[in-house]
Amino acid sequence: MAVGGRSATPEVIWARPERAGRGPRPAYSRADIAAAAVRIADADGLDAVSMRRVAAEIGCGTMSLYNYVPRKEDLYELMVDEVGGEYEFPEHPSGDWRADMLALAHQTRALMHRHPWLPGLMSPVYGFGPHVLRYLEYCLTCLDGLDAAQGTKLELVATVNGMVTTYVGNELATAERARSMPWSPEQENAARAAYLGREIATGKYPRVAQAFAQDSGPVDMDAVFDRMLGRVLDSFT
Amino acid sequence: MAVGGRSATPEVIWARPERAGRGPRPAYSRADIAAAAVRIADADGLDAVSMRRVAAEIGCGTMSLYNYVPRKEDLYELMVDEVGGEYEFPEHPSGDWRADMLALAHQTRALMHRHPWLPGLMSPVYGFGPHVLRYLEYCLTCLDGLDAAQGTKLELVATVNGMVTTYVGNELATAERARSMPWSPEQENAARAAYLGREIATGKYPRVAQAFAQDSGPVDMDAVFDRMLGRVLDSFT
DNA sequence: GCGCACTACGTACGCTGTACGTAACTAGGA
DNA sequence: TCCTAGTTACGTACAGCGTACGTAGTGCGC
Repeated sequence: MAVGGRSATPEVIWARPERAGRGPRPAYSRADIAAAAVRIADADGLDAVSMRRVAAEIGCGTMSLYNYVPRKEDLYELMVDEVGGEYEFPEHPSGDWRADMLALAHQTRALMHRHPWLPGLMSPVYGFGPHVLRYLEYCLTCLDGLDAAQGTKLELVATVNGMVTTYVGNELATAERARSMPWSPEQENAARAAYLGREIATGKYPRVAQAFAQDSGPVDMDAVFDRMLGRVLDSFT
Repeated sequence: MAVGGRSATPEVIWARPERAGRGPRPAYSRADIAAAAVRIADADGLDAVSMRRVAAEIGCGTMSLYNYVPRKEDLYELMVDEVGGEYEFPEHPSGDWRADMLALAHQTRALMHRHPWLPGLMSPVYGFGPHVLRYLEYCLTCLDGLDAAQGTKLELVATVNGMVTTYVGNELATAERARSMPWSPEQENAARAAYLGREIATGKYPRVAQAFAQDSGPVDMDAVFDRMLGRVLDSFT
């Protein structure tokens, strides 16, 4: 009858027991595998995370990995949850939910700067691993002080996380994009700016021209981040 | 020496002339190629969009496509801009920027429902093709009535688009995810809900439990969309 | 202690993006 | 007008991917 119990019904990886009843003791833990994948992605980008490469990193045959991770997508879920373990929560929320959520968003941004592939996995993956659940529980604890329906609180968390993901994703896009390209992010940006300048000079887009003309000088990304986030949070007050 | 002028310096696809001075007249237009890729993605998902498949769709050899599209990523830029041409702008903005931006967001959402792969391309692609520039120009025209700095207007557009992308991306995630899976989105959702229920029952996440318990009954996605969007827009008033 | 579910892993298939070489073609400069 | 350089077209080939499948070997539950 062949192979292990790879089911044809949808499975959530977190629902699988790490250790099955029968058979030899698994040689690696889920955390080992996740950590290996994260290490590879941090070092060489998300594209470098292949089943073969991860298997080699933890030191087993390629197909053995499928005993732990039935599909590649599940590996992504493991990775997201793994770095979710890097959040540091204070013993108790401060009581000021706005400040607490802002601090959490700063942690998220820092996390994404440490793991630049993370924004790219936030959309396709929407798993609820243990770390993610822990994070969500803490968020809701912070929001105990907010007088709103449960649904609204979830909306708040989702909105803030969406905004942070989008923002940091854009922040990192050029750099991540250029990772496997033969040119630097600066060259890339220069080429795009040159094209945009030429296009704007045609006069077909006067307002775009005006908007980008005024936009000279370096932007303080931290300030912009706080301002946008502040607006979003205020909208829930 | 060989091959055509594939440069090692970064190039923006839009900066390439469709017709080069020398050589035979190109057999296909950029729009032909973009339309073919969009057709494939609509029919069989984004993963089905391969250089081979697109080439076959327009009826040329695989490698001929590289004369038009130097990298696969550029194909994605073409696709995004192509569907950007589906926006329908009124002759003049109404004068109520809030209403206009809301209407635009509704168009974006409809666009993404028509082309479910679009949210997945919004983060990696940040090109400024002709249709996108046209869209941006119209956005800024709507915001003529808003008393704010140019930078703030760009922030508004970016924030709204980010929110819409995130929201619709989540809306479509399950369906798109299940496209190449052997089970239905309903089965997938059921499996995830079952796992989540089991996890919540452990009592380790009381607030998550409470939030999801209260969340019974079907959600009106349109209403949630409008409410979240309204909040974001209000935050710029 | 038997049997079966599990782990481990090699091989193989069909697919991907794309480097490169070659042949046909055409517009610009002489 | 002809020449030639740059372009289009396209087949071949390579390295890599996810993963189906078959085959051993291992150790828990009955």
